[in-house]
Amino acid sequence: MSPERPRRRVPDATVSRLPVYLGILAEQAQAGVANISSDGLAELAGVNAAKVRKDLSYLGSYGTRGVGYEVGYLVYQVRRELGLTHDWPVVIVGAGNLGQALAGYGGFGDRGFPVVGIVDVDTSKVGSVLGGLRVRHIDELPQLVQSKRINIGVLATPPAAAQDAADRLVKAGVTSILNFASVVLTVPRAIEVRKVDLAVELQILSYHEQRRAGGALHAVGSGRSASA
Amino acid sequence: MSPERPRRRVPDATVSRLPVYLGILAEQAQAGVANISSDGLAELAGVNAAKVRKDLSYLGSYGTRGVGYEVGYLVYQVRRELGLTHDWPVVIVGAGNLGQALAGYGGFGDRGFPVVGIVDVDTSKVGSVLGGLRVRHIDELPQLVQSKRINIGVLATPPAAAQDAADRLVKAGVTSILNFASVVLTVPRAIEVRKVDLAVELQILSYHEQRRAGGALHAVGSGRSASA
DNA sequence: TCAACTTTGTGAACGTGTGCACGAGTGCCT
DNA sequence: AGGCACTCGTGCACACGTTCACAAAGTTGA
Repeated sequence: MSPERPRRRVPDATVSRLPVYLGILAEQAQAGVANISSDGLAELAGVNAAKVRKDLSYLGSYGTRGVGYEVGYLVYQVRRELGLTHDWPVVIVGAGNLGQALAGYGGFGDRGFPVVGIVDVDTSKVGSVLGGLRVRHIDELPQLVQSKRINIGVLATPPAAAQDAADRLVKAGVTSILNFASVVLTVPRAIEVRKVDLAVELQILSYHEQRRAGGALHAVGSGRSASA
Repeated sequence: MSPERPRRRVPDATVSRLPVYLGILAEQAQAGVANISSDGLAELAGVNAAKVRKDLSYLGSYGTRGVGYEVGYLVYQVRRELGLTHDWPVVIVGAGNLGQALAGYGGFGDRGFPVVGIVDVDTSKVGSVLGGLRVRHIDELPQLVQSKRINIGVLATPPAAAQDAADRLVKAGVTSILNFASVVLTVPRAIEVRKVDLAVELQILSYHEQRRAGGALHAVGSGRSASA
């Protein structure tokens, strides 16, 4: 196809760190810092310097030996790699507690992910206004997704409704889903799903607390509970 | 020390999956399912069956060959391993947009993490009531943490205030932090921090969308922007 | 110009996580 | 009782991620 194929495959672990680097770099640029070394960036990001260099090397050789990385240029390159050179409109599915909070949050639009639609199955919620947007019925999803060229959907429904909502998002043409429901979604392989689950995070913290608290204590019970 | 040391070290990757298994198992128990195979659980969790078996084997040999796992008993064991045999009270720091939403969410208490306090630096917010709780001043944090035996803190402040809030949490005696601010926290090594960052998640999705959209396109620019 | 110093980019070693494949128990049916 | 079907627990090989260590490449100062 193309005369050259400079498309390195960026490892998942690296992709998940790039946004962190980007945030720090943008802040440094704001503060007027012109250059930054892998050591400096590593310190601010709380990771190993070699890891920073290897991560950035997947984007290309944008550093200068003896000097470091030019902040402004690196910001540009990371943004380009992450596809942040233009906005990605998103639609929120579910206008309950969480959906309302997300719609009113504002942090989406600022970061290049403007919320251009909110839908819900509940007709009693349709028509109300959240964050300057009128809630529409979920049946309008396909036309909304098409007319606004939406690729990313945010799932903020109760667990029981999540799979159906995901199916509707996929059918409407969305290819990436940010899932806030505590449910494992089943979607076509081509669809990218990321899950944000507060309960899971808290339970992981609980594990560490429990471990800290003595671990083997009172863990004597070894007989089964019920059944034969 | 102890006569025996049955404390297997559970890998991080496994710990992060246990809550998922737990949710599914609890649901199955609710539905009256008595036994489940690693295959069945794997299907519902969207992972490999061997992985399920290996994960569960870290807790002990709780399965029965030829049969599978007894759901109720496994629920008990996973809960015990995760330290969910008792509640873990949490305090929310930051009564802004996000803090309010979290306080009103309710999903915390249901899952064994009752919100027993909300604090903020802003004196104008102190005294207002969120989710049945009166917002207190952040200076009351130490006494709140001590009197309520709080180990887990939820950080819901603006980015600029997050590090200070984290310092206060640590000084007050909290040992685990769930961080919603888009900031890399610096804390003592013994403190467990988990970060939930919507912007990061969206940017990761953006990466995949961009990659899908053709990748190498218009990526011709190879000259630096500013500076010499 | 040259030497000393700084910092990148990356090969190689190490550690962690995943998935296959199979031995070893267990229950069921005849 | 014995054989068959099923499923767990785990050793092993492979893939992925992290860190070290160092040559290469650049800068600075005399």
